[in-house]
Amino acid sequence: MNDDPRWLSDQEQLVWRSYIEAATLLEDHLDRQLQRDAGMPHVYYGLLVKLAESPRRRLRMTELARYAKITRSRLSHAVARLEKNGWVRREDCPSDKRGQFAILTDEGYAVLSRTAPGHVDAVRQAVFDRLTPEQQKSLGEIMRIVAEGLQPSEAGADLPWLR
Amino acid sequence: MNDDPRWLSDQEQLVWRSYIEAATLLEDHLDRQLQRDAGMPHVYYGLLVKLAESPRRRLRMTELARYAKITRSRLSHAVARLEKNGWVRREDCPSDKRGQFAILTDEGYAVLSRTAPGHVDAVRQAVFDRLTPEQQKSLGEIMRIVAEGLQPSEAGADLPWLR
DNA sequence: CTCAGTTACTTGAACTCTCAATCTCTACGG
DNA sequence: CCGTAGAGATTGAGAGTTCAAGTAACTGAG
Repeated sequence: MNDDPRWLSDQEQLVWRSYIEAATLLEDHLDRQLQRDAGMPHVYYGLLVKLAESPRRRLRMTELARYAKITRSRLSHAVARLEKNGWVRREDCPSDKRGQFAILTDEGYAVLSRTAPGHVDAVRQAVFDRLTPEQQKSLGEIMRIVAEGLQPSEAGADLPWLR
Repeated sequence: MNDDPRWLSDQEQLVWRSYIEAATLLEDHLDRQLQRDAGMPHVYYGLLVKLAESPRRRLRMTELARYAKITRSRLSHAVARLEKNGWVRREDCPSDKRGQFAILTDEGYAVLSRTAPGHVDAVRQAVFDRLTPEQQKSLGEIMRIVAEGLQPSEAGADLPWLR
């Protein structure tokens, strides 16, 4: 609808460049760290964490996908892999025969406790140890805003017809 | 060396969670946007941009990899694909027979000019339009710090034996 | 000059992710 | 009840990424 593209200002370009670079390097760094120390990529680790935090260490597939911000398809493949490792198992949902629970096994929990300290350290060294408390706070606010704007379907998506 | 893991505080956990969520959603969003409108993932688009900005629209493979913060291997595969699309071509480096230039073709440049406005819009809508000028500035500073900390080998990496 | 070490880049296989089906089951208006 | 729209989850194929290994060419100490 808008003919004339609003380019990024020089300022904005620098910000965007820094973001892309940091995000790329960081994800890469954590992927390697976890692949080396825990035998799985960062996303998979995140799945185990979500399960560990959940009541009875279990979550419906769709819910887990929503929390982790990934597609159900991706989750299916991921859980299949984690199941092969013995870190997660599936169980049918009694109340909905279509449903499946992903459940963190004891072995999965063990991997997590064994590798969590190292991972936290990596995150600290890469991010928190380098930022002032104000910057940390600011980062949280900023990323929360961005995340909210990209949420697939807002809960109270009011008046969508107004944009 | 440190026995006692320094966990993230509740504050820090929230920040980290927001970061992961936003970064995941954002990369996903831009990947889809570019796959749909330009027929390539976000990283590949970034490669074309780097080339477009370079003198004579060309860059040595290693340099391109360094700018884009990806491995040479990944770049090799990526350029192979972009070559198939006719958006990039390779040329031998005369002064170093091991070397290769990746060169943006006219067709590649055309794709870029055709799709850049839409991409900029997507970035604006997802990020810049939602942040105050102070937040934008802050984001830039924060990400620059993080990126610098993860750079494979610092130029003046002084006294690495002291950590 | 020479050859051991390094740099530039590529390759193939294993793994992960995406996208478009597909399948089963639930919900519900008629 | 029946029929069907939609939800929950999986699958397979194709695309992308990683890791380890490989080739070829440069570099420099001796």
